[in-house]
Amino acid sequence: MERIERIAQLYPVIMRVMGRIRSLVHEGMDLTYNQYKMLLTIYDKGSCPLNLLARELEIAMSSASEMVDRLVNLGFVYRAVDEGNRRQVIIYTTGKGEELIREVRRGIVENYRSLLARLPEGDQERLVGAFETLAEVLGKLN
Amino acid sequence: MERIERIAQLYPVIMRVMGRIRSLVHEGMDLTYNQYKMLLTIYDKGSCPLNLLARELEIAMSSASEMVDRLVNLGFVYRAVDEGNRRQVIIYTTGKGEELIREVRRGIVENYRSLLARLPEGDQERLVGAFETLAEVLGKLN
DNA sequence: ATAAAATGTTCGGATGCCTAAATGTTAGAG
DNA sequence: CTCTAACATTTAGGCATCCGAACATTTTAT
Repeated sequence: MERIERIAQLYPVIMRVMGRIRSLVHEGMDLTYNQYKMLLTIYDKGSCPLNLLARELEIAMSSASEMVDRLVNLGFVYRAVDEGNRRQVIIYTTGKGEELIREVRRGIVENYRSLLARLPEGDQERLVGAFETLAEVLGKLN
Repeated sequence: MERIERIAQLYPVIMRVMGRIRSLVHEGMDLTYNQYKMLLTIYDKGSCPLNLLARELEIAMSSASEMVDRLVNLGFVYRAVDEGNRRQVIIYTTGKGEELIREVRRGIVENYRSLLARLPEGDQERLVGAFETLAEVLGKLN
């Protein structure tokens, strides 16, 4: 099997198992995976203008705006006009949102822990190594 | 950084680059990624009962049925009742569907080729290795 | 013969994603 | 200083995907 074909063959396999991991790890959380990513992005910066949010999450502005709508309705973030540039909207987490994100993050790490406990030590190491390699190599493709 | 936390940290990074690869590689194809997976599953077997399709793609029967609707409308597959078990519906590819899947598959491999050409030989090897490791290790988690 | 299980479809509701059009704001060219 | 172009966002319309619940049909088991 030629290398490229092997990659084309393995790609969907990886995606499937990675997807399964995601659903296991995020099971029972009060946020979808995408909502989690967005809330975490805002939380890590304290606040984030919408356009930057869209850029970091690699989605259209309109999509970002919709997702913010949902997070606002859930009471986890709020919008405020940037008084220094009134075109811009800045998203802030609410106290409720901050509590949630900490709780969810703890839960996710716990879920990873119990999931990976099923693997022998050596496999866990190989997994980290493979993740590091992928992050490095695929990162070069931008 | 503890190992589990490192994995929790790397996971979304990997997913992001993998997602970008998917959109690059499937760019301009006449099928969405999910439609491609479904059509390929049917094509590889020649035909496939709907319930098996849902199981292999890990989606609800109702979702599978909808996706089949769309592929039927596109003229790539058709349904037929299994005369041996009249509850069961079997999905078959049409000639048009078979032509398409071969063409798309060739296109995808070509796109992988030109994408990965940007990586030095050594990185391509490391990529394959990381993929193999992930497929093996994560496969153990079922 | 009847109840239970298996198989599919349809419906209502969400999320997520996009493009295009409409709105308001700011910066820059004259 | 004014007018236009660029910027930032929102809204509307549309599509793919997903799910659970309700319903219908067929098969299997009691």
